[in-house]
Amino acid sequence: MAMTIKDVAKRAGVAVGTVSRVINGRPDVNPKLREKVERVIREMNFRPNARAQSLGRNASPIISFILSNRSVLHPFHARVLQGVEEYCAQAGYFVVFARFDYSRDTAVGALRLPGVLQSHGIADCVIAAGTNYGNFLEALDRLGMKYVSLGNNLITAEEQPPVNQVRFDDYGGTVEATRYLIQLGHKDIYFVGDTSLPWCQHRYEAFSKTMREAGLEPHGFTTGLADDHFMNGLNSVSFLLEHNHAMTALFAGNDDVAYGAWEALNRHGLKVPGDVSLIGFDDQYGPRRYPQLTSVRVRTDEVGRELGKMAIEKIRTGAVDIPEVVVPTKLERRGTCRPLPNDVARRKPALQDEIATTSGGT
Amino acid sequence: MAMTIKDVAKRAGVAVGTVSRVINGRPDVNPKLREKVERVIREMNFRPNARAQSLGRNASPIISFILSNRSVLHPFHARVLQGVEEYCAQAGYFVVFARFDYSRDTAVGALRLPGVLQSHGIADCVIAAGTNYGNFLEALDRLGMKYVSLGNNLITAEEQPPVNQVRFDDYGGTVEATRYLIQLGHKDIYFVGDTSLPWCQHRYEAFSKTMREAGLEPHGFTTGLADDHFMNGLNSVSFLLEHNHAMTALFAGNDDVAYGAWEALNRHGLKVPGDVSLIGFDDQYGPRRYPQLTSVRVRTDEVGRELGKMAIEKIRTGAVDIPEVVVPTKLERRGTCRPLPNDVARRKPALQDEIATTSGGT
DNA sequence: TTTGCTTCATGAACCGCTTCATAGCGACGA
DNA sequence: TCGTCGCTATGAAGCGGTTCATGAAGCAAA
Repeated sequence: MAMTIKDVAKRAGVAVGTVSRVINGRPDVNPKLREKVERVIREMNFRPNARAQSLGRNASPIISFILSNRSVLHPFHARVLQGVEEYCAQAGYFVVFARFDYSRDTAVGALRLPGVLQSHGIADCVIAAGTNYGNFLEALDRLGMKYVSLGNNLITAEEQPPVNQVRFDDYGGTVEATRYLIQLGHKDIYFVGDTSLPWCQHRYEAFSKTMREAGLEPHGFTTGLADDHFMNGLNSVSFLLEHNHAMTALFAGNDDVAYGAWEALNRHGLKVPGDVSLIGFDDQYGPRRYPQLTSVRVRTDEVGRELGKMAIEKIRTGAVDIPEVVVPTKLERRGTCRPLPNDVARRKPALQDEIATTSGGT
Repeated sequence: MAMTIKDVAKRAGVAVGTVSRVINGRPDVNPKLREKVERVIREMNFRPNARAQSLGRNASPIISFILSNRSVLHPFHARVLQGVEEYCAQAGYFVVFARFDYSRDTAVGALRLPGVLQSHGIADCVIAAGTNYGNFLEALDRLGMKYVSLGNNLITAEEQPPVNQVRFDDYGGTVEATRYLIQLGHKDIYFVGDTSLPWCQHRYEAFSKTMREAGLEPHGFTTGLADDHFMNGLNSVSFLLEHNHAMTALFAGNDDVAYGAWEALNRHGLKVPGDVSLIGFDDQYGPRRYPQLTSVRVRTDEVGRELGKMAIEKIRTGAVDIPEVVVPTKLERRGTCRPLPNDVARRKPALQDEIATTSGGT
């Protein structure tokens, strides 16, 4: 019932093969004939059937974006997805979105993969975002499925071969932010966030290293609840304050942890940046959320575009030795840090007093 | 090179048709034979080629989620998308995500549709989310493409046929929130938000109607900049305060407008809810963002699931007369509203004084 | 004129699965 | 015993493209 390439061929008085070659822009078609066929295609408003093309070419125009181990599509990954889609659309590829929850401990054979991967031939490459582990990637290998991964939350064993990946510069961003605090004169800087999470741990490591290089003692602290960063920040900082930890600056694992920390400071009567300087990570909310937060900006959309680009390269060339892409980060200063006055030492007891009078529950 | 249904047939000693019928769970296969074929499939770890299935069946397992006229995938639509994916995955469908920007004034034939729609046969149904206009839907009609739409931001002319849609109960939620404020004793209630946006206008209309029914005068106000709701709220409320408008409650078009309004109130030294009660819409941030906001909760994921369900129904049955689905909303009370004390009248001059002393720039 | 070479259109084979007309087979009733 | 019928397996004909071996046509050189 629908129009096919045969109808076009008949109408144009040529063979189907010729129409096909015209559609695909092959060089070996006489220019005059090409023009004629193109006119007929336009006249008939013919659009080739993508399913048939896909089968004939034995290639799919689809790339699968898999968000692993994330119960919700947070703004961070939403923007990555958007970047992926932007690049892919421009290159003639389409992006199917799927979530996938799994445990790192599940045997490779026992993983119940998402439908896009169970059926064979839907997508030609997977972009693994969210948090991923070696077992999933090995499952993809076994399926013969190509993949690239968002590197920041990728945990693989040492002995596994390197994974083609795009990541943003966690390390550099953390170093920049930490140095900034040190430069402002801060010495008692606490890192807050659930360091059992790989990305958070990376950040803490970079923080520690930078602190040590400056001859300072790094502190890291977290109180449970990895899945709710705001509460993690709130509880962690409350706990610290209630135990008379003196701090002049906080570096939070991400922006939600930072806002939670801020709330804890508020509740204890401490001002940002008057009493405590505060830095977040991701710059998830940008300059539009009030109160604004000094944070390490990640070009999330750029990460997405690079992932799309790498996936397509992988599909087209089958390359296995694609070098890792690292998207730079940048500290955005938005007024939650201030230089430390010289009378810090005097503040400590005052701080303790305040804590004593305002301590709340755990 | 890859394994095909023929290999399975040979190995199991049956015809390809039989294998196909086993795979598709057709009834007319002898149970013993079925089991045998199934065993062979398992042994060979055979997975049918989805591209070939799709061509053979002349049907695609793909649904296209199109986010129209939204430069970013905001949390609201991210959750809708997630709901769509959840339902579709469970029903054996996949979701391709694409953005699409267009003007409502572009002629139907001149719309440059996204790639997923330009090539024919990728997806069997479109879910139109974001803000959509009649011209796009007509373009879809002309392509013979099935579609369902998120109804809340859908603007079509009266004469166009009804569109199969899912929407959340804007109207009911607004009425509930407005009545709540009225019941608390508020009379000077302002609606803030860019009412040139259709959804915002709907909310304002429902607000107005409810106010009038209670014998109260509805006020609505906005100051430019539809694309940044926070700033819209901030500027609008600043402007109102600087012009000595007395208000005891604010109803914001959405949560970002509400937080912007809150910031304006802060800057003018007014407390929420002490001086002004505040209600948002969407409950986009839920209970986790501080300060918490009383807001009308929209079950975004449910909206997504219903969209997925309707799309699949449309694909399977080809139905055209699917009744509209309305997802209920609910007012979440989070402490930004308080009953109005009886001395309101006395507050007005005080309010004006405060404004006089704290007025900032435009 | 013949030969050799390039250019370019042809159409059949094929991609891997679904579907359907056909037929084999056994049981049952007449 | 034969005819009928229901159950079930067969395999060829699609689905709508891509691709490639083939050969026709045109042209330059011998």
